[in-house]
Amino acid sequence: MNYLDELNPAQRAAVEYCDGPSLVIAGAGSGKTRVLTYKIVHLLQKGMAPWAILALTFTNKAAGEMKERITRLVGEESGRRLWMGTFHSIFARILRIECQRIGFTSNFTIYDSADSKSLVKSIISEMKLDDKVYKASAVLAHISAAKNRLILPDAYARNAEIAKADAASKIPATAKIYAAYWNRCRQSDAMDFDDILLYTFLLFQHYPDVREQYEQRFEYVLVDEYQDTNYAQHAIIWQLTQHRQRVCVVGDDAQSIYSFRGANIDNILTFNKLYQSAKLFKLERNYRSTKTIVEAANSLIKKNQGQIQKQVFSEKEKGQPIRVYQFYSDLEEAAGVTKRLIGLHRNDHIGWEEMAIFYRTNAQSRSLEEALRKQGVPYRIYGGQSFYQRKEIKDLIAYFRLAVNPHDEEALKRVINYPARGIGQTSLNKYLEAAQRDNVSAWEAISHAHLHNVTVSPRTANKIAEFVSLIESFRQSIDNEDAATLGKRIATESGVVADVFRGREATDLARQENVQELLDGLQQFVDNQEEEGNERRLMTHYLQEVSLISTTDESEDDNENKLSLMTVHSSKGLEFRVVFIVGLEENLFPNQMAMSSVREMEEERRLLYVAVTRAMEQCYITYALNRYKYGRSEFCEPSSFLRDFDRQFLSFDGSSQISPKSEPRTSSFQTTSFQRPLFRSVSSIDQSSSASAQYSSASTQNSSAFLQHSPTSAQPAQSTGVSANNQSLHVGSRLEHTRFGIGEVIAMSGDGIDAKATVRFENVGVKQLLLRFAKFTVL
DNA sequence: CCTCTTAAACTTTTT
DNA sequence: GTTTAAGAGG
Repeated sequence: MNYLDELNPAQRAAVEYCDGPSLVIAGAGSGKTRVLTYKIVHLLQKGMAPWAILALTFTNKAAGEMKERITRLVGEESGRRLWMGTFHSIFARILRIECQRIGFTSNFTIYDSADSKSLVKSIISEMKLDDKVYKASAVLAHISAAKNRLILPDAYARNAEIAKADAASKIPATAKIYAAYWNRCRQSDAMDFDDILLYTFLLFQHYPDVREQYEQRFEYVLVDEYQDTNYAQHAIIWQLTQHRQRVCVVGDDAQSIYSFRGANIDNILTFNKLYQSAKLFKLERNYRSTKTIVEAANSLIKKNQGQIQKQVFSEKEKGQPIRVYQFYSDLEEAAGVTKRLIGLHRNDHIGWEEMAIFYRTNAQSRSLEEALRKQGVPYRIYGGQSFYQRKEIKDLIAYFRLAVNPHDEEALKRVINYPARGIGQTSLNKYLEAAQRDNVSAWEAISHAHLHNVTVSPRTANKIAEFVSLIESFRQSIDNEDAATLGKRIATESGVVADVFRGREATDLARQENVQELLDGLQQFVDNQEEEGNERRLMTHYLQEVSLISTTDESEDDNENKLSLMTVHSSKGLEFRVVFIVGLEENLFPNQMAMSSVREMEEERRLLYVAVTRAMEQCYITYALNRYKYGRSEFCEPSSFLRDFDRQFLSFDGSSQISPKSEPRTSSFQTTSFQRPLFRSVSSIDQSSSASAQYSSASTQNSSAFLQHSPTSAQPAQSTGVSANNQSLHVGSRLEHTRFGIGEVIAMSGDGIDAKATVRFENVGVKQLLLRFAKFTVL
């Protein structure tokens, strides 16, 4: 086979070593996926059976793409028999097979984060705890962290250290909530995301025969993105590979960005402690990006401590520096980025699909979307609110879930009174309490109310009975009707369709489309399964697929020729010719939540490293001086991360208006004074122009506060770059600042990137200007 | 028990 | 600016 010739020596060595454990440290863009793909092909070529190979990836999409590449090389037959997917999807599959051992049915529900949160919330309220103190999200975070560390409720309650931590967080009852949550999930025949890993571990732990069976089956185990695995995942891998030790983990410690989800960077850093004969392979040649991008990213990540030593390098051309642009506001940032993108598309003929905008938080997409829509730029958002998280979709899915698993309490609570059928909170609570008392599921309590001493009015009892028989009528078909047939029936007979199709307003129409799309999706699922000769066409199979699908996995058929928008997290593993990273501001990126600890700050820095290394040719970084937060404009400082880059790789030559020539319609604004026209250019249509005016006056009042870091203006087209300003400036120089007017330099301090000038302005008094950002001309 | 209006809280990142 | 919780009135 000639596939080995397509690899460089390091890649080839990693592919060919299959006898023992190995750790592949794969720098950004170093052909990691290629190594994994070829390694699997190599194993198959050497005669290993496809079903003996387990490959765990981070997203379903990554698994799908890799599977496709392998299938192309080895053929359909072997390709489809590989065990390849995310930890969650692979182990959920195993758990459905082995379910009776751990007290679940094969139809168990997978609770998503909203379900988990809602259940915790009800437990908190049932326990009569103050929900101002016991925030569901905080409690859930503690529970989740425990599960990721394989700590069960009993151990949790007995652990003094945890008790101390919970007391410190003012939520000492978390142990009790965890225990209740655990029981309720079991009662509901439901697992949350963490449970899938935890129960897999417990299954293998308590049933050595089961563990041995799978250990025997999986002759070789590969794990992608190992830097983002948590302790539970690490432990499961160990359970499956400890004897044969034929395991290959691939990752990059510099790209570990999921610690908030329990990912433990130590897994990769200490891999060779656990697998003592592990061979280490380093892939250091970056094939993706220009020298400048790679070296700039290196200079950034060097500021972190404790990483595996490696020198990522590129043999490509030097390329352009990373351009840093400052804007007056987030609205202007969006308009400026859009304008630059249009320029790149029109003048440099870069396809929309070759460019992307990354942001730290999902909330930032709004202003970008508005600007892009206004200019008619086609775009697509990765992640964000998933189709499956929309209300009407969740409602319908809840009916589906209930039909498959009536003990699913969260689904029951969601639809028992939707559409309204006269079953209120008070009645529902009576049933739920009875269920608690008798230690049965909510469904048991409502379907056999007489056995559980529930007293409600005959009228309510009647309504409940009707609901129960409705669900039971659905349940009669779950084993014979396919998912699409049953789905359509549920949609109409439940009354959801009648309710959704009542309205005629725009939002109603959108909901109707969504429902239609879901039903079409069901039909598509069934058709697909049929075509592939797959027998799994029932509702339960549909739900199994859907419950672990993530927004980044969604289909790509319709995103041809579209600009991509996504959070930095979801950009992992992707690449684009041109990348814009927006919102590089202190408290946003790095995020405020991370500022308190060095560990988290390092993770934020890795996050920026990931973002920068997605770019093949050009990388832009932007920030704004004012940004809307909670509907209010707030002042922002440029991110301290800008100072972490080696200065030689950045260019601060951008004024706020990027690419003035590319957009003739707004070019008239270039020559006029900056404030009013710019506001008009970004906010003439929406209601924010008054808000803009507001914060512009506020900014003058508070200017000294934020000017220390970033004296600025939105004045475009200053031909002299910052460095030029820097050199020609000395004590006594007179200058004209774009916003403060004329002034005289009375002192200079700092040099290089930190160079500052103290200037006495004629009208606004003495200001410190950080020359890196200041926009002015020397007179 | 339902629905409409108003108040408050809220945003990190996601399998 | 958006979504959810709470309260009033039918």
